[in-house]
Amino acid sequence: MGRGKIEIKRIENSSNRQVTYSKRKNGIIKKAKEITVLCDAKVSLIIIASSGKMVEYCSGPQETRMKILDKYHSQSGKRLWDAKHENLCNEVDRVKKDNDGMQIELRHLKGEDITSLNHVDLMALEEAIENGLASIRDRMSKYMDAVRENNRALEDENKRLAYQLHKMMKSEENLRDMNYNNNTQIPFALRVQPNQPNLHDRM
Amino acid sequence: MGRGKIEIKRIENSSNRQVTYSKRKNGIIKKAKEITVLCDAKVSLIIIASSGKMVEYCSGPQETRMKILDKYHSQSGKRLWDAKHENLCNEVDRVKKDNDGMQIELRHLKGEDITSLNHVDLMALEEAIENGLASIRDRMSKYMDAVRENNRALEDENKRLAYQLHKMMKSEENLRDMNYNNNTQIPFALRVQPNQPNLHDRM
DNA sequence: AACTATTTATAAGA
DNA sequence: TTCTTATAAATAGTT
Repeated sequence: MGRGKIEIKRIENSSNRQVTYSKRKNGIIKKAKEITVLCDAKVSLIIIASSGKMVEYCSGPQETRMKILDKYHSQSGKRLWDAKHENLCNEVDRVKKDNDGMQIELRHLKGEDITSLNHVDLMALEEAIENGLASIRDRMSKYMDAVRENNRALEDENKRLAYQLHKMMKSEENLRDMNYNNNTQIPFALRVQPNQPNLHDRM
Repeated sequence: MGRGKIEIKRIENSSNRQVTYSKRKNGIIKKAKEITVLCDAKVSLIIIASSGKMVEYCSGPQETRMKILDKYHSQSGKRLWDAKHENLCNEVDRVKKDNDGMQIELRHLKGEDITSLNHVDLMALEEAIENGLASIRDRMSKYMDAVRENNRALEDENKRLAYQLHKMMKSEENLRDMNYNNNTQIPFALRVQPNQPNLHDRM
């Protein structure tokens, strides 16, 4: 295709090679444009010179190249942008696994799906739940303290009343024994109302 | 370049277009191979027919295409696989958000980081924990019932003692008033020991 | 798919 | 690089 036929092998003369590159590069791009127009084809063409300089042709606007590469990707089965892409895929998988693990843990903490757990798992789970309930337990224990305090107050009251009753009985006996008496014991309040919070309001 | 010159515009005749496509496609690929060999160039070429069928040429082995596309990526500044890349990034972000949400929920269920929660959140959290703790709650509620029952027994006892004390005082007054009396009131047990379980053993 | 008249691409030279 | 031009290659229309 020129003054002389050439063999298709590397052109050793550097400047010849450069010139031929330039001419043929233009030729290919021209052909690419033509087939695009003539035949409704889509073309993605990237050429990089040995110098490193790149030229490219893409039929249609920018997004076309991506579509073309998508098609390449799906039809060739070869994965093109492996490095970045696969790393991301791996990250997605990893994070999804985390998700699944946490989902299961959440369900367990909520008492769901625990039938499949073995004894050790159940023990650990129970401990986790119990640890987690510290705050609620605190509230509960405060409530318990109140109840016990009230309980104690009632017991004390009980003892006091019993003691006073005992004293009363003694003085009654004295009265009966003497058949008359000058006992100067002072009267006391009959009814003691201990502090007792409403349990239901506190729950 | 043939029996007659043609205008570079879409070939309306479908079978002509198809034939021309086939011929030119081969021509371009041949040219691509030639420039690769002759000039040490790197070429990535993908052609997609209007039918959707794809052909491709890549100088060198598979990885070369990726290098070529990397070069395209860096030199053109156009970000090629951003759409996919970004989709994946978004998915990673989304799943990570899920993760964070679950992490927080887990911490909450474990009683951590609950100081920042508002009333409604706390109520919901409490309900979740309480639902999950059905068995523990059962134990707790049985214990609570026992305590309340004891409480009630003490109260009753208290009332009974107060009532009897009241009666004693009345009879004492009678004795004093009459300065002598024939009261036949019977004595009764002084000390009442209500049933009261050890709270600490039950906790 | 093969043929072939023509157009087109391009190698070599300037 | 670009222009020129002889010639190789590609290919449009035809069979």
